[in-house]
Amino acid sequence: MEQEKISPPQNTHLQDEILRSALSLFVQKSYLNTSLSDIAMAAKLDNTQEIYTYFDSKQHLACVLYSNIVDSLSVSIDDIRRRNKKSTDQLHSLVDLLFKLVEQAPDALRFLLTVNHAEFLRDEKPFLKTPAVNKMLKIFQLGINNGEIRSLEPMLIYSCFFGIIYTTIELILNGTLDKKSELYQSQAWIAAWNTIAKK
Amino acid sequence: MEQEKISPPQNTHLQDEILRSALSLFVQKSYLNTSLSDIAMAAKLDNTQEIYTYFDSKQHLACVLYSNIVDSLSVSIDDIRRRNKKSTDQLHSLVDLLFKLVEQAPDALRFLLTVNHAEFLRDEKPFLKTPAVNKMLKIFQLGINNGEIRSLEPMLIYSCFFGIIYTTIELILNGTLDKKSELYQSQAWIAAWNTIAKK
DNA sequence: GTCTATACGCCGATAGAC
DNA sequence: GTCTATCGGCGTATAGAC
Repeated sequence: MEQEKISPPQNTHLQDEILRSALSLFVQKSYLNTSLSDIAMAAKLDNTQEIYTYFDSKQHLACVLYSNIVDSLSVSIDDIRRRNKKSTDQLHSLVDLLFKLVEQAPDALRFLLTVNHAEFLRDEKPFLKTPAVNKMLKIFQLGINNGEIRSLEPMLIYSCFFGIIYTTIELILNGTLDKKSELYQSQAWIAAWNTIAKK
Repeated sequence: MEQEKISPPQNTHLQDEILRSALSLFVQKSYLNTSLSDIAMAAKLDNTQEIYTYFDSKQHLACVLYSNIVDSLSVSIDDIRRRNKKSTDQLHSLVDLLFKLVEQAPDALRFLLTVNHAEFLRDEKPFLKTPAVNKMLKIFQLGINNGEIRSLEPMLIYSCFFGIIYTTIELILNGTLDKKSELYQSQAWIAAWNTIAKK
């Protein structure tokens, strides 16, 4: 890990290209059905060996993918919490972000929502134990303390609120909800917020 | 398929044992990390070959598992719709059934909720296209027609209602919600129903 | 350093011996 | 019918050519 910081800058563009290609294939065909050859081909590499320049193994590649997505979400949540004081506003911004990702990073969302931890992320924290979710729970706690949100177990608040949001997003991503996503966003937000709002 | 009906009764007990063992391993270690040897060992068979007596392949085994679970759910929903007239009562019974399965068939629920279709169920209908879900949507349609449920796109009703129910059940199954499941059932039901109830 | 060739182990699936 | 032997494919890792 120290190594990464002092080593000369590798071709990060190529590394990103590998990550992008792998992500696309993983959500399309699953981790199991994606070989390193598939990834090499999609990233326009001549051989699979080049992947080992950046990653120890296929599993390691998938872990990096997962970490990157979760970390970037976590950073965005930091930003949201900094810019909004009220719990309601923070949640509204978060829902806004997630629905933006439906357009801008659908594969990342698909990966996050359908990943099977037991399969290749055994050493990674499950999503619910990551800083990202931890911060979401803090938003709920803030709302409970301020009297904006009903006083229930934060994890139950989470399952009600994000149960609606995630499921709606999944249905949009797989084409089951096929109208404009803004339409579903506003309805999902209202439903999710009403579920946890005080009074 | 005709074949199955006229062929002499095979050792269905053994077949069930294989299915049970496979289900347990699939949800524990994932489909990828479960070998036929693992399944044979868990089912107390002497060799992997015996599995081929009942299933064409590992993938076929997983498909049968999936179909059985979805079909049995579908039959239960038929029963629920027959025994209850009002949409509210049907949904309440359905939630009751799902929470009973948390205790009685946790692995089946885990499998259903975390299965990655692209991985080994490519030829199977996605859950949302199965008769089981189709009947759930009919329950919503009935409620809308009767004025019990808000007049929204049934699929959006579905994502709000079952988004809460499924997510809560998932959190119970993985131990994140660790109190008595009846407690969560009543709260999830109230939240889910309020989300879709008219007025 | 970059790429080709190849050996190894694991697993799913098949074939054939008894 | 039961079980052992084995094949082929794939992911991993290594060795070596340029």
